[in-house]
Amino acid sequence: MSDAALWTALADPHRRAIVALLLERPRPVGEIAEACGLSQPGTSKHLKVLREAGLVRVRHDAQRRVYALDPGPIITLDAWLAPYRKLWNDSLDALGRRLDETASDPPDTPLPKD
Amino acid sequence: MSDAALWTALADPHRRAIVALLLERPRPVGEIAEACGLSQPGTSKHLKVLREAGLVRVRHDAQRRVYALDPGPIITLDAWLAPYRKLWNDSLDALGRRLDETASDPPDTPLPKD
DNA sequence: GGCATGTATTCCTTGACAGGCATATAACTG
DNA sequence: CAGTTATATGCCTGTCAAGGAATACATGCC
Repeated sequence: MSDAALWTALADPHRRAIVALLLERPRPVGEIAEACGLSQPGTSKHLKVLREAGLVRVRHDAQRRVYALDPGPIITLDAWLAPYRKLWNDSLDALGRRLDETASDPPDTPLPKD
Repeated sequence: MSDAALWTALADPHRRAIVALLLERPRPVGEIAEACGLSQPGTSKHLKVLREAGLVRVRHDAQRRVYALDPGPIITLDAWLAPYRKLWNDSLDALGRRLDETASDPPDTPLPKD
């Protein structure tokens, strides 16, 4: 349920952009709208979806509504991801754990296919 | 390939169910269809989306197509999530971190039991 | 009170899927 | 070869969500 709402909320690129914006700092609606190139009503609608998914929360500041990230759902996503993280750890092992970061001196590189 | 395809693919609950199934072990289409209560054509279409998002890969076994998870996109998701993970770590700190766990990732902290 | 600012909500239209069905393709069996 | 199993694809339809425009709501200021 809330899990589904979370995925649905993050499925939209504009909403991911909003979330990324709010990662830097809380912002009022107008600022988000301009930064994302969205209309004000459109921004409000996206924010509503994010709010109902629990991803953001609002602080009333006079007429302004300042939105900020709520870290809660991030934990949910992280938990969902955990089993798969284990998967790619195994996978790295199986391939010789020589991905494109930090590794630079394997004696012989067996050239994984594809 | 795109980030968007990945999120779109995971936005569907049936596809998340398929991914969860494939986490246990690779499976042929028919088995996935039955396990998820989906029709065979529907399952094939979902698998196509997952394939194009890079989340699964196919192994041809006679007439069977055995699908397996591809760990690549998981890394992408994990990278996307990383900044937010930092956010909720900060959040826990701010609260006095007397919650459950705030494990960072030294060489051996393999996610106790999720 | 009236007006300006900032945000939310409603209505409408359009486009993107998901699901069901029939059918096409591929590979094994005899 | 024909028949059978396993999967993919094409078409159709209903549903749902995103975007735009106009408007309602809320708050501060004079």
